[in-house]
Amino acid sequence: MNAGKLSQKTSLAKSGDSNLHRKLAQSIGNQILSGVYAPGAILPNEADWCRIYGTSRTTVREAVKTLTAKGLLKSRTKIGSRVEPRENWNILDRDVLAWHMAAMNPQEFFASVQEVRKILEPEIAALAALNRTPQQLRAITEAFEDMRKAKAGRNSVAPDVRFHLALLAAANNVLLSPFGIMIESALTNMFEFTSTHNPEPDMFIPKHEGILKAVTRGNAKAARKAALSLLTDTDQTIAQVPSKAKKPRKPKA
Amino acid sequence: MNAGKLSQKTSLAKSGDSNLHRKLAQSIGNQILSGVYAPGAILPNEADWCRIYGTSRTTVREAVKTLTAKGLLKSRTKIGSRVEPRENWNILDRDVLAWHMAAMNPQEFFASVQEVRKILEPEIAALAALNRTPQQLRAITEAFEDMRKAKAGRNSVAPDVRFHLALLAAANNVLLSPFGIMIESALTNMFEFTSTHNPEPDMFIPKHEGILKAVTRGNAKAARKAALSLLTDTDQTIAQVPSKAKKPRKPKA
DNA sequence: AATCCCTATTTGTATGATAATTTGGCACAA
DNA sequence: TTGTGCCAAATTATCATACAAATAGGGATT
Repeated sequence: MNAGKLSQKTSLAKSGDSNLHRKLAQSIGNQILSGVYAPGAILPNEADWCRIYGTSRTTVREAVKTLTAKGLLKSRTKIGSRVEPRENWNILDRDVLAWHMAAMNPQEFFASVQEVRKILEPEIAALAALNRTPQQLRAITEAFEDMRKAKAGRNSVAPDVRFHLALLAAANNVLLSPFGIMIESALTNMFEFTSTHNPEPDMFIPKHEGILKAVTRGNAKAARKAALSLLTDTDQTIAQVPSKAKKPRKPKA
Repeated sequence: MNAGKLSQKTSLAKSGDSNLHRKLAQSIGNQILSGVYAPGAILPNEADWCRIYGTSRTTVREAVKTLTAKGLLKSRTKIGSRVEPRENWNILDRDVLAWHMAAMNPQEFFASVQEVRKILEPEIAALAALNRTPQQLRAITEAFEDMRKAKAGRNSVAPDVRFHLALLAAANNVLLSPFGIMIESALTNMFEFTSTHNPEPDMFIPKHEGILKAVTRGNAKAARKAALSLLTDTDQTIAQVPSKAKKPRKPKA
């Protein structure tokens, strides 16, 4: 059960989007992903949460509904809310992925991500080469141009993300779209993670160009190969970061 | 209760799990996925939904929070709730996928699914061959045995699903787990769709056995090949179903 | 030992009130 | 005319309270 006295109000992190129920969901979600409440465990009931956070039941319930919708919980009358088994979690949900990342060793996380990226992105590039519309090709091209203009550094992350997302969109298969969030998260956080130790940032531009050209020509095979090549480079960059193996904990705000 | 005769009240389908806010979410979710409310559109406000469905605002808000958590909506004060762009939808969420399927032509849906399955499942099988634990291998084996016992027919669907899910679990990469829902949905609905026109149902057993053996031996390459082979067969089965191209509408219960 | 029923607990739904947010228009000034 | 700032209205966000529904678990009865 819940350790300690319930009289103590837990203070909620001030996240950017300031909805109370959202903050609650974030707080509870983080606790679930970090293992405070394991799958199968029964959470404190609604009244408890009210006391813990000092909010109304309405707000608590909306937070719980949010987590339920993401597959983390299931509520039953007289029982309470129970944490669902991991395989039911919508891990590719933006929030869930963020909570997951916060609870994990970055090394492990990037390893999982790269494993999936190497499976999917070459095929996505191949599909894009075959299925892209002219408009989608334009989006890819523009993202690439912006990337080139920005050169290396923090500013190149956004167009880089746009490039990969545009590619994904051009594959024209809705079932792949959830991976956009994973890619976005990967690229953004990877930059933070590797930026201090990125040996040859400009090397990525030609690799991206290779994908763009193959997709432009409609050459699926070449696109696949180029995408894989880029990912292999990314692997090496990650590998060169000294393994701190520490969870990035937010310093006290 | 006041199950009124308000002529304007939309009657809610009686889904298995009978929560009012859940039914509401289902109803609104279906409308979004079927295009009644397109991305960018602003939904009726909470008061409107109350009138439309004859429920309290509490219930409406919980339904909206559910849909928001699945990426379908975003609410803003003074504006209302707006439908998010498709790429933000958690399409691999169980509910969203079901609504999506209900709104689509089955042929198209299965085409998308098979495209993704052919990308992922061979790699999943390969990863499973490398990463499986003994326990996971046992789960796969047991599912296969149950499948063989059940022979063809409706009873073989459940173990078939279990086989593929066990394989997925054995790949030991959390980021792949959302596809379990897709696979489950695909296999289940595929049976409904092809059962009347499935020429050689027993042919699938040896194919599954091929995957099992490869995974047992830890032979990634063979596992990949066997998984792809199974999927190619599935493709053919689908192709042989005469294209009715009709949406399966539930007859009024 | 088995069955039935009752009650206590917890989530589910309803109602009504107030707070917070912010768009869009209006008044006013430059 | 144009810009600027401010107000009001619409809508979601939050709170408080009450009652309904479901059901696990215990207790009474057989």
